[in-house]
Amino acid sequence: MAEQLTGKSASQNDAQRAVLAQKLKDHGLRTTTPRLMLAELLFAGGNRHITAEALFSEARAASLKVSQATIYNTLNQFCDAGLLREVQVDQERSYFDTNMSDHHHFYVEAEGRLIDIEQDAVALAKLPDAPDGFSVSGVDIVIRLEK
Amino acid sequence: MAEQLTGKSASQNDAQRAVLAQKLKDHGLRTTTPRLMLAELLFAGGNRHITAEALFSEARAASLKVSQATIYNTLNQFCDAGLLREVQVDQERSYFDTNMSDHHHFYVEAEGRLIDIEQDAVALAKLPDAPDGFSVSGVDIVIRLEK
DNA sequence: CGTATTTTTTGGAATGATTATAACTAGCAA
DNA sequence: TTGCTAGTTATAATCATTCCAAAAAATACG
Repeated sequence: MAEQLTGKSASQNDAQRAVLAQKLKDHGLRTTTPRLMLAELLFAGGNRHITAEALFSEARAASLKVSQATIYNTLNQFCDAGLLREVQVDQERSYFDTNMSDHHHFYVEAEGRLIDIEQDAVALAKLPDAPDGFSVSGVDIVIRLEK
Repeated sequence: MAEQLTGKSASQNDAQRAVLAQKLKDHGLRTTTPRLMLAELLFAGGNRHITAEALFSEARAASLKVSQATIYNTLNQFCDAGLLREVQVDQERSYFDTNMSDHHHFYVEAEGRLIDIEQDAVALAKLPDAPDGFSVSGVDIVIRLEK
């Protein structure tokens, strides 16, 4: 059934899973079935932005039986491990971004949709210095969009 | 007692309240005691960033008896009326900013503290165009700080 | 001025995302 | 395999925020 969903052969899936399993290991995470399947949903098809709820739906749609708790645990673990980052755009729910490169976002509030802005599409000619005693841990730019 | 807290005379308070009452009216809000008192806490001492919980504490500390529901209602009404803006920096809780000018923020996550960055301290040399069919409704820059 | 009408405020219940808990299960090293 | 540790699960708990229905305060009207 996984093949039917992704249009991939069994061996392609195996190869992909081996890659993902290695990715998990490289980031200090044991390879478990839920983690591997969720990694597949998250990382197999290019960069994406997803909420816990949406990932849970996808998992169920793919007949993967994981609890909500596992969805949350896994997303948090992946974040801690540096496989995901959380994007702060909406008070309601968290968005997780599989694109770990330095970049920014458009946010279509009406649709709850995030769109990547690659780093080189933005040029910051001037930024203030961090106040004394602090250092910059990140710069987030969100451009809000409406119709 | 309000005089003792603020170091202002009764007449100064009256004058200030009249200004705030007018401000509420100008933004289409009726002048009620809770709104006026909260406006005083919010707007009487320069720009500030505050959470609903913190405002509730301040209100109680100033022996103003308002319910939490009123705190939330008022903050939302003030936002809708253009007296406040909500700043998106933390999934946990909402921050409200009394500074309505175009500006950005430092965020000290460890302390839950926001610091204004005035507009002219940042220069965006290049910004991407909004995708087709959309227009930009806001640009938020958050610089995260750590020790 | 009172009285009717509309807004506000309120306490408490409800909601919804997320986290904690405690029992059960799966990875993995020996 | 065995035993130990880490991971998963269902469920309960938490916490910020919103909803609700009733009481109180503002404003409009006669």
